[in-house]
Amino acid sequence: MTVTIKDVARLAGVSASSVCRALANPGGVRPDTREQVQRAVRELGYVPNRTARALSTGRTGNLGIVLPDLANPFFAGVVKAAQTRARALDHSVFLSDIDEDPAVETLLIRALLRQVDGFLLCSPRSSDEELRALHGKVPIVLLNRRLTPFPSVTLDAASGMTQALLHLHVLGHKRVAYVAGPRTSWANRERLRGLRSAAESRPIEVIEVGTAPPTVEGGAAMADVVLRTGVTAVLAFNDLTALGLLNRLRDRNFHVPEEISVIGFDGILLSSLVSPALTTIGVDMERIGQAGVDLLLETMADPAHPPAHRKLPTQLIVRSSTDVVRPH
Amino acid sequence: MTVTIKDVARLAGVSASSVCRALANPGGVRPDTREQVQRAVRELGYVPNRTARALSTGRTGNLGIVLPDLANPFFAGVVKAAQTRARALDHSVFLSDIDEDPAVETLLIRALLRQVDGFLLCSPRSSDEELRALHGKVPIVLLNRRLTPFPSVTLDAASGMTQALLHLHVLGHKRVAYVAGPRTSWANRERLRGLRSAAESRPIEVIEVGTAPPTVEGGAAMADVVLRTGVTAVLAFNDLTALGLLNRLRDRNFHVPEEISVIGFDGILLSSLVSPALTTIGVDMERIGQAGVDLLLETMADPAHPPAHRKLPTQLIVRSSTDVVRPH
DNA sequence: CGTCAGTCTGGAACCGTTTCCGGAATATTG
DNA sequence: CAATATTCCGGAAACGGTTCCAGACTGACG
Repeated sequence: MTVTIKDVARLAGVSASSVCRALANPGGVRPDTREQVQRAVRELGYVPNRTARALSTGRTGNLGIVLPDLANPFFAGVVKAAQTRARALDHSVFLSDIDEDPAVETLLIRALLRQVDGFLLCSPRSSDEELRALHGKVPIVLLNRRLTPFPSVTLDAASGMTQALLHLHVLGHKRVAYVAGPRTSWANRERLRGLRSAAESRPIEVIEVGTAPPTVEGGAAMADVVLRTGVTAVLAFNDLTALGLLNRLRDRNFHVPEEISVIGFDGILLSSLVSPALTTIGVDMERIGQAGVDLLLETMADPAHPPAHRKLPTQLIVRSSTDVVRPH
Repeated sequence: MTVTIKDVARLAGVSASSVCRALANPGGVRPDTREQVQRAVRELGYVPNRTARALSTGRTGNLGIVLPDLANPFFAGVVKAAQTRARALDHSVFLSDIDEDPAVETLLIRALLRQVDGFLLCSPRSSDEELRALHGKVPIVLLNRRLTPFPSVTLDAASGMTQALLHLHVLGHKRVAYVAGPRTSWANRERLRGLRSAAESRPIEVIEVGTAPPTVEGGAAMADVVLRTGVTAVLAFNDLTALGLLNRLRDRNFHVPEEISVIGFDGILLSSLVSPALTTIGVDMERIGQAGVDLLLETMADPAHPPAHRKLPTQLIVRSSTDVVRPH
């Protein structure tokens, strides 16, 4: 039924170990046996069984990617890039969508533990302790979260927020709201922190508004709260939230950007398609996914190596959802 | 380092085979040994090595999902649902994004062949022959493609197209364009067929317009071609394409829906957020992913069983991108 | 109490590959 | 040509489970 290394060995007239060597390091066998083996491999269409190899070597050639919500185009983009990169480096990818539920996160990880060589955790929602408990068991790279002793890929939220606030400042805004993301999100805290510190040196007041699931619905639900604060501009945790705001504001007959400016975060494709097109703090999802995989593979190659960190730039993309403050 | 079945066996004072039995079918061992084993398992935190199990049983507990483009929210939605369903049924998921490249599709499949118990192929781009060559090697369920002898989950495109055309008919449209998707897409052919057959019984002419990558850019690129045809309405292969059209038409100062009506396909969230909100033929992505996994698991359980087919309904969602024809 | 059926258990083989080890064959050197 | 160094190969063990098989034990029954 399925062709194994022994079939190849028999056909090539050599032993299984020679077949193995011929394939693993072709220099380790005589040219003629290598030729024999290769011919047999071709003839039988032999493909090594990676499961068996994994058992024997302890390396699976698989990566695990865990993320909060694949329906968020940001994560979809990151995963796509990561998967592509992983394949280029001859690795396959296990995908786990935890649906924003911190509880299943560590469970999922433990379930996949022995089936992967390492994990890429995208915006993990677990507590510091839970994550740390995993350290040493398996190589892990954190995306969108910084936590000793893990390597990580993060975004320069402070820079993005500074750019955004400068933009708003120039437009004359004095009071801005921040619609927060999940409490368990490190990126959320980081963005708020960046925003606050950017506001310190300017005559701008930042008002934090509740916490919303980082989705369109979540953003929509916060629109009324934002309006009640009387701010002239609002920054959202991410684009999805901003889009929800945009929509609900329109329903309320509030005009963006004339009456209120809106700024998102991520720069998903979608944000350029709505109208008014969303001003947002853009990031390079492709680079994030790619950097994550690269870092992970480095960590796997040398787990003892001190954890590396990559902080990727953010870039304010000014579109049509922000404008000067007008008296009314 | 890592705790194996032998460690459990030693601690429990039984043999490895008993541990195995105690875990696999608890009824097969005496209550007190079962208790011993369970205690040892808990104490050591033993988790069976699925790789080893796979080698021994031939079943991996993994599913492979292959799709053309994760950046398309339709596929992201389907994968999310499929992954969730798979986990509920105690299976993990390998993800492969082929980036719309038919060539890598079968390669990827073959690479994962022995690491999964079955494949869910979403809108596969390979030829009938290539796919058929895989039959018998591994259980496969096709999504968005019907091809003997595979089980499949498809959409009732004909119904959706009929609903759409009826809608346009009522609005007075006589000439409509169809912006095609990839040539290799079965769904594309099916949608066009459905559209044509729906048009037959009505005084409506359907003009097929080139083929575009099923993306926003692809749709945008086709806008001018559509305009040159002088149609009053255009149906796009999918929402992304429709969104691209919408955008480019706006750039050209063409008003939707006053001057031209636009209809999409899929009903991705995004389509409701743009303005004008897109009229589209909606599908239940969650159900698609779930049905796909269910079908696949049934097929895996009994490969000899005649292939099952699920044709899921489509539902026209009328929003603001369609309106009556106006003379000008 | 002996026999038998039935239950439970441990040992061993096996899944497909890798890797270590020792020996055979070949090449190198004096 | 003998002695030694080197290359190449096959056998066997190992990875961590599962499953078959045969034997030990239990209880029931005559």
